[in-house]
Amino acid sequence: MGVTRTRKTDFATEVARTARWGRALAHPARVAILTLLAERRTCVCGEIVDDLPLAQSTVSQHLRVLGEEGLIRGQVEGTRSCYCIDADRVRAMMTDLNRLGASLERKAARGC
Amino acid sequence: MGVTRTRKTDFATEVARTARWGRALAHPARVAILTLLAERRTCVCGEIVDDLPLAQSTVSQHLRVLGEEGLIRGQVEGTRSCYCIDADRVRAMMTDLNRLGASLERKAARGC
DNA sequence: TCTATTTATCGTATATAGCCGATAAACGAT
DNA sequence: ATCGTTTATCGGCTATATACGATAAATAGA
Repeated sequence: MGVTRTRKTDFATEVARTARWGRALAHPARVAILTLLAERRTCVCGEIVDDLPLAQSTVSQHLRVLGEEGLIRGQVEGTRSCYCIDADRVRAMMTDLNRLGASLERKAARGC
Repeated sequence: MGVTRTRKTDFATEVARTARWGRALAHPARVAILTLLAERRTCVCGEIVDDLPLAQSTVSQHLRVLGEEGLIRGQVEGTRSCYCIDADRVRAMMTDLNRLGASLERKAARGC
């Protein structure tokens, strides 16, 4: 309990969870997608593709990664897919990231 | 100005910068290192190695990644390297991440 | 029905990340 | 000077991520 098993490493679940948020944000295309969705509130896949310098299939992959972390939700509307941000998950992410940040700032040493 | 050129993609600098913070946090070992440094305020490399289920060389690589983003600083003390968190950079990171988070939460749609 | 449109997925190629052992470099201690 | 300790780096291997074109699946519209 409290640990996740990877191939050969154990890390606390909270640490692993934070790292997953990091991974979700670790590519500029994904950050750009989130930002675009925030600007337009909702977006059809094609609009995202038009906005990014990447192939449609590549954008689709990034959308899938964001969806796997729950940061966005998509729903099909006829022949198109409409995506939006899941505010609850974003809040959960920010809670985790801020918890990390707060503990790092609070305990930071002044020089080594 | 305002853009970063990668091999074949352009992204706004702010987006790229946020993604770099994401990358820094994208591996549990790196989050664990930061957390450990926060707990102990300062840490010799060997102590970090002892705390993680990874080889010394691997830990050293993760330390380098964190150092490249400026989140930690190291200084040699005789034959050892003492690391600590750079609070200013952590604050800068949190500012960027919170800016993203705030804009995502504010503009999130209720359903697509 | 047939066609055009849209998007997800598949296959595949390449690049990056992660991991380790071995080694080098720097230093302290004897 | 020699030896032991500590850490960074190198070389090489494997796994994952990223990218694209092609294709499949679903639907709208003629």
